[in-house]
Amino acid sequence: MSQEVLLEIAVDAPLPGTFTYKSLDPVATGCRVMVPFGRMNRKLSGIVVGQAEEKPGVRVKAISGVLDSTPVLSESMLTLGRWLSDYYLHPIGDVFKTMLPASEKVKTKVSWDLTDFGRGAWEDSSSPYYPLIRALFKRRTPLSDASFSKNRIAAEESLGISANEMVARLDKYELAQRQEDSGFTRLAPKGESDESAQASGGDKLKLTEQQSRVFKSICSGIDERGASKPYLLWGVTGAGKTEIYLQSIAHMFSSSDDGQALVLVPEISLTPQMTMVFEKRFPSDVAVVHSALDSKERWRRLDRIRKNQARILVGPRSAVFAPFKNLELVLVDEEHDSSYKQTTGLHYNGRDVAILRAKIEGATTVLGSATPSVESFNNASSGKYNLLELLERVQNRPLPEIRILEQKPSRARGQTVKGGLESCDIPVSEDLLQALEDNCARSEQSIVIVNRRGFAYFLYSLKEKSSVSCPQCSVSLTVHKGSSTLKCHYCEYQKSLSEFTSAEDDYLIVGYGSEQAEQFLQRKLPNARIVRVDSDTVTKKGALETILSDFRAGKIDVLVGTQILAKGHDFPNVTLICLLEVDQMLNLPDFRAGERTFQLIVQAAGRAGRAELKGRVILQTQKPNDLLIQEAVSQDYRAFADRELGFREAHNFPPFSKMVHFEFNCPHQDKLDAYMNLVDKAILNLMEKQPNYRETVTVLGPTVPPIEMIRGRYRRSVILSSKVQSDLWNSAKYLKLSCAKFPSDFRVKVDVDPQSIL
DNA sequence: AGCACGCCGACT
DNA sequence: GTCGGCGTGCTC
Repeated sequence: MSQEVLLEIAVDAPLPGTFTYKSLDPVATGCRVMVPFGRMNRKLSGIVVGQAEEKPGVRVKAISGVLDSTPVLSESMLTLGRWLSDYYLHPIGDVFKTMLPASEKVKTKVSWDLTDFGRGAWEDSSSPYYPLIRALFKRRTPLSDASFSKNRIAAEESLGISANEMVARLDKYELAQRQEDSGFTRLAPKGESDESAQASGGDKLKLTEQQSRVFKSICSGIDERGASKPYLLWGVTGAGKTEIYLQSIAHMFSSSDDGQALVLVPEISLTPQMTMVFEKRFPSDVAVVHSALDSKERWRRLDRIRKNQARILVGPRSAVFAPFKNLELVLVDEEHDSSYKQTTGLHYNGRDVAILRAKIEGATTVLGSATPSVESFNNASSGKYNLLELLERVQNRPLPEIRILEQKPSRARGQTVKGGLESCDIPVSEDLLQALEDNCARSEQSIVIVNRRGFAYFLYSLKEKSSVSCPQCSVSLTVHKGSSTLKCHYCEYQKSLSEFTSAEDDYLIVGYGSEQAEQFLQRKLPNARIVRVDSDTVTKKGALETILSDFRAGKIDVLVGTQILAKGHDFPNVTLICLLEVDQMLNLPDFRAGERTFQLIVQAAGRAGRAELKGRVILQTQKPNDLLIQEAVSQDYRAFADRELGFREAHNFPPFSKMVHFEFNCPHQDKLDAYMNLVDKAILNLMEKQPNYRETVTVLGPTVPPIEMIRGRYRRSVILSSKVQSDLWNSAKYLKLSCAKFPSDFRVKVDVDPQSIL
């Protein structure tokens, strides 16, 4: 008689489904366990997701250990994980790994240790194994897996056998053993918080009439304890969305003793300036997580949330998986932002997961944006969300006026490398320069946004009649003057610029980026204090903060930079925004290109005139008559959204269909194409088996993406879309499964609800 | 993903 | 004859 229990366990392996194990003692659902897995019984960690049924015909193994006395994942997080695995077509074990913070992931440390016999051979120079042992083990102590591998590769030549063979011999002659140490440590809970509790409570602002209406709606939702639909708070820039967030949290606190709030923000706008707003209003109630934290500090802050020592968590998309004790309110700021989408591993969208988690936990959701994603706007129009509008700016500040300057395509032959990089001219109109100069003269500040980093887009060889491109990626190399290099923006490859300046052939300098814009503007406006902000100048931690605070303090007249500058910042003294090179964004072959461009223009414009001063925006474009440009100029979101939704509907793009994007890649083009033939066959098979899918599921591809090769891997793309979700998911599962046994040099990435299909 | 099993070419 | 290549198939 045994009181064995059967457990359903999501094992940390990229496999669909769960596995059944037995245990002598019951283990709580949501705890991590170690299990023997595979023929070799290698130790893997897993999550207990529930009780299992008897499984006839399979030899059920016993778990080898329990890692937690209390669950690391709550019942609702397990529900969420199962749903995510299903929805994003992703292995369940990997989903749970993504949901847990790094500190709670089990890292199995592999080490190699000599046996007694091996140690004997180590000391006995007459032993036949002596050279092998000595080459691999410098000392008689255990070796980490990494140094063991290194030593093996180093010894390949002198020993004349392969690294794998060495392992085989160590094993065969029982010289050394592989050891696994599932070194897992649960960090000790810390005592009191040392977060400085600044008493100076930020003052509650008086709401405008419009804000009050919106606020009351959200309050009624909160009072229904999550029974209400999500709210879409569409508020123009400067309409006071943040104050609504703050008072909504306050309202929830006043009606619930232990309710907690999650505030999701795009990583880029997660600045001290921004988090301070929450910390001031709710001293000592706020925890903030961001990517720069080490795992220990992150764990500490999340532990405050777990214990409800902090009632508000502010963080980027991964914060949606935080261990809340009682989540009652979820706020997603700038819900349209594409950084909510994770682009590796589990391709989840933080905004969508937030909505689902809120639903599971019975919390109220508010999505906020000045330029909502067309999906969300459509959901609001169709009644799936409650639409709340804030269309007046606080204190009746007018929206900035946007002026278009037409940029004529230049026919002039550009400059060449031999001419030097100092005197390059970029196509910026005199009016724009004048406006910048005037603004400086008035001691007001300006921002110039160029949608590309680097100095020049590429170098063009007049002799070869081609641009200088990356050997690993099918893109041209970008010129970076500061580092005197040509860089690939898709891999780490770089090349010295001097190779080209001293070469016999001459090269044309084509296109410009933020670096050249900065140089050009500085030359034209010698007295202005100009600073550049892009990922090349703010690599160091805190560098962006320093520049932004100098700017706020008036030590800088003009900031020149990339999209980093378009998001969220609030600079009271900025009255002029210049947008250059928006056309290239508009021209991207992606169905979201229009939406992105509209969002960029309107968001950037929103940086102008945040205080008493009136803001102006200058937009340089080659397409002044383009409808989207016109809508952006009049900041007519509704007109844009209506037209964009019409376009999406006509082409059956999201939100009128669901989309799953497959990327296939392989280092060899011919092999890849051979595999793609099999993919093609798999699709045909599917359509034969399920003839009705021919009607309901659209298959686009296989096609060659605009960038055919990245990091030495050739790429192909297949897009499945459908209005019938179940048919689409079945098709996608089938296609994924068909590729499962292809060789490992052929990889498949599955992206459900892709943010970009390039 | 790992990892073993298994069936074909160049070495002692 | 055997070592070792990587195709194939399974993991409770």
